[in-house]
Amino acid sequence: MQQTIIDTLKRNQLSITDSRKKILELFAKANGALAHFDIEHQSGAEFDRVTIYRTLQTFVEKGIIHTIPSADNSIRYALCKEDCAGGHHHDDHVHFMCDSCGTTYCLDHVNVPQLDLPKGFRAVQTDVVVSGVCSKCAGA
Amino acid sequence: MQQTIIDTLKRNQLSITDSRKKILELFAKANGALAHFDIEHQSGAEFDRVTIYRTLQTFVEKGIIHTIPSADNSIRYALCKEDCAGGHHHDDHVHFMCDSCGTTYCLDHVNVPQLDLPKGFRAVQTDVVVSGVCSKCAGA
DNA sequence: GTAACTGCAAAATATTTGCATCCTT
DNA sequence: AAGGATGCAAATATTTTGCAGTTAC
Repeated sequence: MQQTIIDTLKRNQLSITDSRKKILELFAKANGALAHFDIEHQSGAEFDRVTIYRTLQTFVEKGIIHTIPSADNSIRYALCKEDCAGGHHHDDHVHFMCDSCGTTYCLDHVNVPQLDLPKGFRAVQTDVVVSGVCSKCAGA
Repeated sequence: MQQTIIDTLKRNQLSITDSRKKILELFAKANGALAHFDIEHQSGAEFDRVTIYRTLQTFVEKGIIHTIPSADNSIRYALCKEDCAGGHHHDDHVHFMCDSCGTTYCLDHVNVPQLDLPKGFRAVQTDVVVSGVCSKCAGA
C-alpha cells in the first residue's frame, strides 16, 4: 500500500512528505469519506491543522480526492477513481451518508441518472447525496 | 405578499416579528436560494447576525425552508413547498447552482429519479445538486 | 402579565495568511 | 543549493451561548 501511495503522489508531481503519505493512508484505510475534523482527530493529531487544510486543498486541486457536499457545514472528502486526475472530476457516482453510524460511502456502482433540465440549463457536474441507513446498520 | 408571509408564520405557531417577516420576504423575493451571508448583506444588515442564525434554524425546524447541501462550506436555504411543513421534508426536486452568476435554483419540476441502491441500503432522503450554467447566463 | 424574541457581549470554533525553518529533490 | 512543505503565531471569519431588555399575544 505504501507503494501505491507514493505512486499517487509522484504521478501528481507532489513531493513525498510524511503528512501527505499519512493523510493519503488514512483515506485508503477509511471505508468512507473523511472530513477535516476526522483527519485531525483520528490520526492521533500528528500534524498541524494548517497542514491538513493545505494538504486537502492540494489533493483536491490535483484530483486525488473529491469533495462531497453536505448540509451540515462539514465538507467530506473521498478518494477519486483513476479517471479524474488533473482536477477534471468525473465523479458520476452516488454518495450515501448513514444517519445511524455517520459513515459516508461512495457507491461507485450506482450511476447518476441523466436528468431532464429545463431549457437553457447546461449541467457540468451532478452531485447526488442520499441519506438513510446503511447495510451495516440495517443488518444490526 | 405581506399576508402570505404572516399566514405562513401563523400556520407554524410563530409570533410575527419584524425580522421574521423581513427574512421571509427576502426568500419570497429571491429567485433562488440564500445563504446566511446573503441575508446578512443583501438585507441592508438591519438585524443582528445572531438573529439570522436563530431565525434560519427556526424556519428549518418548522419546515418553512430547507437546506441545500454544497461543497463550499456555505449552506444555502430555500423556501419549502407546502407539503413539507412540520419538519418532514419531501424535497424531491433538483437543485441547480450556476457557476457563472452564483444563483441557486430549485428546479421544482425536475424530479429526483429512483436509484438502485446496493442491498441493505435504505434511502430516507435524496439530494441532487447540479452545477453548470443557467439559462440566463447561457443566453447572455 | 407572560412567554417568546431580539440584541449585545463574549466565548468557542473554524479558516486563512505570513513568515521562518526544515525537508525533498 | 533551491524550491517547496511544514509549523507556529496571529489575523479573520464563523457559529454558539448567556443574559438582560423588549415585543407579541
